[in-house]
Amino acid sequence: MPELPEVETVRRGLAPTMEGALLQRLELRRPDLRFPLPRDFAARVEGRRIAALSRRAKYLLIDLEDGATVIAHLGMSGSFRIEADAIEATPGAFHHERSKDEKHDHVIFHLQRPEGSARVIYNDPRRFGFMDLATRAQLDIYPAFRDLGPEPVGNLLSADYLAGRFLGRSQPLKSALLDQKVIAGLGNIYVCEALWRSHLSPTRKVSTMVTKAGKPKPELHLLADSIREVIADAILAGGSSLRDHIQADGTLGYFQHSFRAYNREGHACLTEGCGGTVERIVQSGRSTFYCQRCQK
DNA sequence: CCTTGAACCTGGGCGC
DNA sequence: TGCGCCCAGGTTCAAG
Repeated sequence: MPELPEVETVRRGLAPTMEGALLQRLELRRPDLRFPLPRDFAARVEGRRIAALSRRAKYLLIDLEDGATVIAHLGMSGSFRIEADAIEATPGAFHHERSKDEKHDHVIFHLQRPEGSARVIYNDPRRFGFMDLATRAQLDIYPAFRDLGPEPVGNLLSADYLAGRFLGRSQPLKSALLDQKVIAGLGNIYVCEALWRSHLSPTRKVSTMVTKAGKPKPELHLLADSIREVIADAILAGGSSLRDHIQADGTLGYFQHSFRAYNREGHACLTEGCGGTVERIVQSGRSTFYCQRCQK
């Protein structure tokens, strides 16, 4: 569950358990995810205390007190769950129901806290996720972070910034917004939703959002606002839970109930007075959902 | 430079 | 019940 709001929700769900905990043992149940796990991974983190959990774009960062940081990306199907001692004693169906999936439990953080022990388990059926390890100094020049654009919430994402990125480019809006170098953290769902909210077509060329003088047109201001708002709304809702994906704290995000375009092919457009129908097209191999009537 | 398409994986849903 | 096909929240790399 991997766009920015989902990763932020994971971070918030894991923080109370992980922050301040002693990382007693790191159990690696396979040598690789998408990439080989770091060399001596377990030896380099075991016995350290976790200082803080943070996030950059879709990356979860686990900062250890000795200055090392575990970098985790959830890919398409990665998730974390927490098991505390109390849960272990819970009998019955709950465990059986979950056991089917246990073959995809790839990395287990065994934690020690004042109130007892807990496990944080990384599960990822498709294994598009990965984990890496970096020191504080390496983090600043970490390849995956170096070229990332600004976070979609905050002051750095502005219409003026986007105008600079869009000027003279012929890309469609959809692919520009999916580009992590333009904005870091958006994915297929929230790009569709932001475009629907701002009544902009995913196929529109980005250069048409900018005046000849290089200034943002009014609709580009609208787009920047829509992006900030949809991400903020989704974080407040605890992200989107597709296919019964549960969050780390066991609860479900509910932003999927707020989808206005994503996954709504054939349904009526929800723009006031529009009367159009949401359709699905494919852009560079990925589904785009939008209303041709009101998104121009 | 640009864009598209395939690749990396597994599982769920659907039609036959 | 099973098989084959399509689809899935991401990223990267090759080819045109």
